[in-house]
Amino acid sequence: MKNQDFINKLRNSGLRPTKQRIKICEALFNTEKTFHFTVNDLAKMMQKNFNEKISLATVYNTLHAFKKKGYVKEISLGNDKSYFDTNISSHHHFYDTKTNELIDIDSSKIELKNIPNPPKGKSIKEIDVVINVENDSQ
Amino acid sequence: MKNQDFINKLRNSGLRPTKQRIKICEALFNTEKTFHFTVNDLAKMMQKNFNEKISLATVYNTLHAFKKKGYVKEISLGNDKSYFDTNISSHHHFYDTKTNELIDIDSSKIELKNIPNPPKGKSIKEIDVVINVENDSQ
DNA sequence: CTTCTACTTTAGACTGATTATAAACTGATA
DNA sequence: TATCAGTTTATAATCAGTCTAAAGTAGAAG
Repeated sequence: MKNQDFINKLRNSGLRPTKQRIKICEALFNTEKTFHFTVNDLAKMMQKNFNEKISLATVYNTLHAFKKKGYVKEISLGNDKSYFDTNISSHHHFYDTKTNELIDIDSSKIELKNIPNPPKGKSIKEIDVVINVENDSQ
Repeated sequence: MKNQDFINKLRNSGLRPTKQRIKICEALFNTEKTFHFTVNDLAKMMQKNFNEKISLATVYNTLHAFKKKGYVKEISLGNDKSYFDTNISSHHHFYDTKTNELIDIDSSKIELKNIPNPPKGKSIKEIDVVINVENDSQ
């Protein structure tokens, strides 16, 4: 994908294609594989690999905007900070509770049967399966 | 359960039965139903319902000790604060992302099939299923 | 090409949950 | 009853995330 594609993508979704947003698009979507990251990871990556100092507030703003547009997903873990994922397909995770390592599991790999009805008046938005793992004790 | 039972329970697991820990046991385990709470919830509950002002730091210490002993569970949600659960049986949750309401789902209700093998060298510790729900739009 | 305006970015202040600290306290044991 | 390691406590410190108000910028209009 080229810069112009990102510019169009941003414009089409009502986000002004600013220098910062375009650079973040490059960092997130010009990769072969999808990946997980924290806000801090991304801010540091922008500075180191893209030579672009972007304010933390802007990184937060941009990620939340991208999340709302469905360009990234946010992952909930038993951790103080939140993780983002450029893999936006429906999928689950292995999570190493000791190292905080995250590994995708394709949603087709796990079959969920007998999902109970949601409480009255509520409807299901998404189902997250987190398989907590740990290194075998040596 | 009486106080003496809690004292024994604590002593048997290597925790000194202090006044604060015994009171917290009463609050958590002398109930008909299991329930969910935050650290703040518990601190306030201790003061109001048990007339016992317990320092926040102690509430944190005690809950972490109880968690390590398996007397409570901690629940991971996409939320800044963490939730505890006196239901220590293996189970899952409905989670209302708007109201932060949590509802238990017995683990027998959901069938998980084809759980993939964990990454090499790691083993599965626990599987958490969170069904995110939202109020139907009116 | 300039002007204008609404949308963005930014540094830094702020918040709220959690953890660390260091002094005072207390249960268990001799 | 004296001792001491384990606990509690108030408070300071930390850290992710949000807010704010000022400065910057994209895009439309002239």
